Amino acid sequence: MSKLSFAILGQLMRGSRTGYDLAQEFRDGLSQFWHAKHSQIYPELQKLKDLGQVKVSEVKQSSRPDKKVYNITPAGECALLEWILSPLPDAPVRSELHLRTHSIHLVPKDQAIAFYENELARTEAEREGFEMQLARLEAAFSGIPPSENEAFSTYANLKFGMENRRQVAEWSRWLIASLHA
Amino acid sequence: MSKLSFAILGQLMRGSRTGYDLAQEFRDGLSQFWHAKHSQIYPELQKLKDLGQVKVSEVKQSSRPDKKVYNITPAGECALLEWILSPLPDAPVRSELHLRTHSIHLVPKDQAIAFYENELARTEAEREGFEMQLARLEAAFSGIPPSENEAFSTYANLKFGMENRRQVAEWSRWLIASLHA
DNA sequence: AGAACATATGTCAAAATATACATATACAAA
DNA sequence: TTTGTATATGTATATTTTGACATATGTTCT
Repeated sequence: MSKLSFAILGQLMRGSRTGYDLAQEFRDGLSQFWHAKHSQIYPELQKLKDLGQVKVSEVKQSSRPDKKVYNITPAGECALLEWILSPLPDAPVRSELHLRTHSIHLVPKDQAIAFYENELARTEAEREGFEMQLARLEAAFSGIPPSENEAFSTYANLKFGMENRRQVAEWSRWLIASLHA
Repeated sequence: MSKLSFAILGQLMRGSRTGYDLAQEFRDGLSQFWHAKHSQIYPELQKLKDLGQVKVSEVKQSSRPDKKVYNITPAGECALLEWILSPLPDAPVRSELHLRTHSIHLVPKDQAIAFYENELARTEAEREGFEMQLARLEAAFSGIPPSENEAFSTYANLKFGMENRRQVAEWSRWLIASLHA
C-alpha cells in the first residue's frame, strides 16, 4: 500500500469520487500536501479495487462520457484508520528553493533580490488564498469546526498553510533586506 | 540536467568531494533541503563527468580504500550559476504528516494527541539543532556572515529551518490544544 | 461549421528514487 | 578471533512519478 493509496482512501472516506474527480482535487486544494496526476490515479484505483479496498459502480451519462464512481469498502476504511496514527517515517525533503539559496552567495545581489521579491509575491498570494478559505470555513461553522467533523481536518491543514506562508514570507523579507545591506 | 546534478555541483563549488563525501552530506546537513542516496550519486557523478561539468582525480590511499575526488569544471560552474536564479518551477508538495492530518477527525482524540505530542518533540529537537548550528556560525563570524561568503547561504537556510520548526511546533501545540477541547 | 474546452478514462515510456545486493580495506572493540 | 564500524565504490531491481500519447462525448463560443 503506497502513500498514494492512502491519499485516495482519505478522499473516498469523504464521499464517492471518480478518478477524474480525484485528479482535480490533487491538482487543486489537496495539492497543498499531496500531488498526483491522473496517469497515476487510474492505475492506483485499479490496484485498490483488486485489493478490495474500494468498489466501483459504472454510471451511464447522457450529457457526458460515462463514468466510474468509486467508494471505499470496510476493508479500505480499516486500512486507512490503521495508517493515520502509525509511526510516521521521516520523509526526505527536497526543496529546490533552498537548494538554490544554498548557492545564493555566488550570484549578483540585485538579481538575487529580484528573484526573492518574486518568490515573496508568490508566497503572499498563496497565504491570502489560505486566509480566504479559512475565513469561509470559520464563517460556515461560526468558529473552528468540531474535531469530529472532516472540516476540522481541512481547517487544521489550511491553518498550517497560512502560517507556513507567513513564515516563508518573513524569511524572504529578511533575506532581501540582508542582500540589500 | 536533473536537480540532483545541481545539488552536486553546488556542493563541489564549495570544494573537492568524493561520492562518499557527498552521500554523507546528503544524509546529514544538506538533507534539510535535499536528499540522495549513494546509489543515485555515483551514477550522477559519472553523467556529470561525461558532460564535462566535473573532473575526477583518483587518489591512492594506504590506510583506506582508494578514492575518486571530484572537482567542478568551468563549464559546470557556468551551468550552476545559470540555474540558481532561473525561473523556479512550483514543485509538487508531498507531506505525509498533513496527508494524515487531513483524516485526523476519524481517529480517537487521545491517540491523535499522543501522535502530535510525539511529532512536537521531534520538531523541537530539530529546531534546537538548527539553533545550535546558527549560534556556532554567528560566533564564527561575529554576527551574520557577509553575503558574498558561502556561510551566508548556509546561514540563510539554517535560519529558515529554525523558523520553520518553530512554526510547525506552534501549529502542533494549537492542534493538540484543539483536540483536547 | 469548426475550434476550444470540460468531462471522462486509459496506456506507455522515461526519469527519479529507494532498496537491496555486492565487494574491499582497515581499525577498534568484544 | 570475530564482530562491528567507518571508509570507499559500484550495480541491479523495483517503485514512484512525470510527461506524452490516445480516444471519445457534449457544450459553448466564434
